[in-house]
Amino acid sequence: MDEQARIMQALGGVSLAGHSIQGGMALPPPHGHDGIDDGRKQDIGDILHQIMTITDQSLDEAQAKKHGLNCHRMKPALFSVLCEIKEKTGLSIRGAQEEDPPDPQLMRLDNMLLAEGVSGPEKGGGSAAAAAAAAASGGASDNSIEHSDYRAKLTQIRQIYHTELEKYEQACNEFTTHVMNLLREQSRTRPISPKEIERMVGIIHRKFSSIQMQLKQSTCEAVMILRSRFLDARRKRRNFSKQATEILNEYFYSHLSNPYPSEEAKEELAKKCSITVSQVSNWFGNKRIRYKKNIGKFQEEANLYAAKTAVTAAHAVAAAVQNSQTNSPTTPNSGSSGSFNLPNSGDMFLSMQSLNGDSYQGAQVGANVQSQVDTLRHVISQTAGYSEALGGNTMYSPHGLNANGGWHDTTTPSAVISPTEGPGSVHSDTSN
DNA sequence: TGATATGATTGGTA
DNA sequence: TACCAATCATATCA
Repeated sequence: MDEQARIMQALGGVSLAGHSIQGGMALPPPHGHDGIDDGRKQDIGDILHQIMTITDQSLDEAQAKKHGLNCHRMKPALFSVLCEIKEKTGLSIRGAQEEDPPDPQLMRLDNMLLAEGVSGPEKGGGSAAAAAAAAASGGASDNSIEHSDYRAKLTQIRQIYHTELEKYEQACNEFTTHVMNLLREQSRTRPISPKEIERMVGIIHRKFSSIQMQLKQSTCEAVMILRSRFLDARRKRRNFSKQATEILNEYFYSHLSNPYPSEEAKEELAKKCSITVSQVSNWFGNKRIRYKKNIGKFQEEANLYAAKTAVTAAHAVAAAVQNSQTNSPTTPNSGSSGSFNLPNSGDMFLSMQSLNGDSYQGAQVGANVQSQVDTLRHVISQTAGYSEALGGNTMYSPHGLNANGGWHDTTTPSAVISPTEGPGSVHSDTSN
């Protein structure tokens, strides 16, 4: 420290204690004398003079002078003093630049790229996002082409993104290394602290990250365009598969008195049709309205599904009868006087489902063999009615609709019974 | 290519 | 929040 103080004194205008440099490096005359060691003062003066004049010289001369300075015995002391001065004066600048909070926009972009599967692990995001979007836009099988196409395009975007990102990072690293080498080289002749180098690296990284942000923005835009093009449900509306429509129609016409599937039924239908629950809801919403608007038009369809349901039920229940005969010698009827007091078609549908190994509503599916036998009898009578109807008779009436054009207010499908229809009439809703 | 069918969306309502 | 009614947008068919 004494050595430094002496140097400071020798430098004249430089005062660490007062943080003042007084117009920079106030150079004393090369050959000043004020009572201190004249030789040492002269040394320092010489060094400073050489530094100040070095820029006026040719490159070769300068290199030679630099070498001379590097070897000078006073160089380390002078160097450390200058470093200290820089450290003190650089505080305010560093304080302002340190620890920038993360850019919210960059965070949003990162999150989106992660969610879309562009950044992050290869296996997840993209296909998951595509699958979700495909599921939302329609049937799984119908969307397989779009799905794979979407994934292929997304993979392309992902590849481009990562290639560009790699390029940027490589360029950033190369440039940083280059600058660091330069600064290290220069630090041999001028005071450059490691922190200063670090700060410079930070600046470079910030510059490159702003370029990266542009890349991320462009990638996000590309993904959004891709999504809208491939996955917009309206643009890419797909009709449900024939099988799905059959299942939905079967349910609709067998619950015609109250075509409002419960949440569980919707889920089950969605599963069976490979569509979403909301698509099931949409379908029933559309169907109810269109049916109500043009009942005549749907009559044929209703007859068709009624017959279909009847035949299927006949087969299913026939098997049940065989079972019941092995289990019970008697086949009593429903107990109601004379007529078949059947559960409504909803129950029948559910029973059929249960016979097929699936169940919509446990309580209803739990119908005993007796009711299945009753169903069989009724269905057989309905089938006969259907044969007649093929000759031109009206086979069903929209009895489920009330005077206001709405369906009867029923809480559950099984609660709906329509006593007005005769036993011979065939209604897709089999409640007679 | 126009008509029709059909899945999705939107705004209003109970 | 589920549903209705109107409407949009796309698919399908003659």
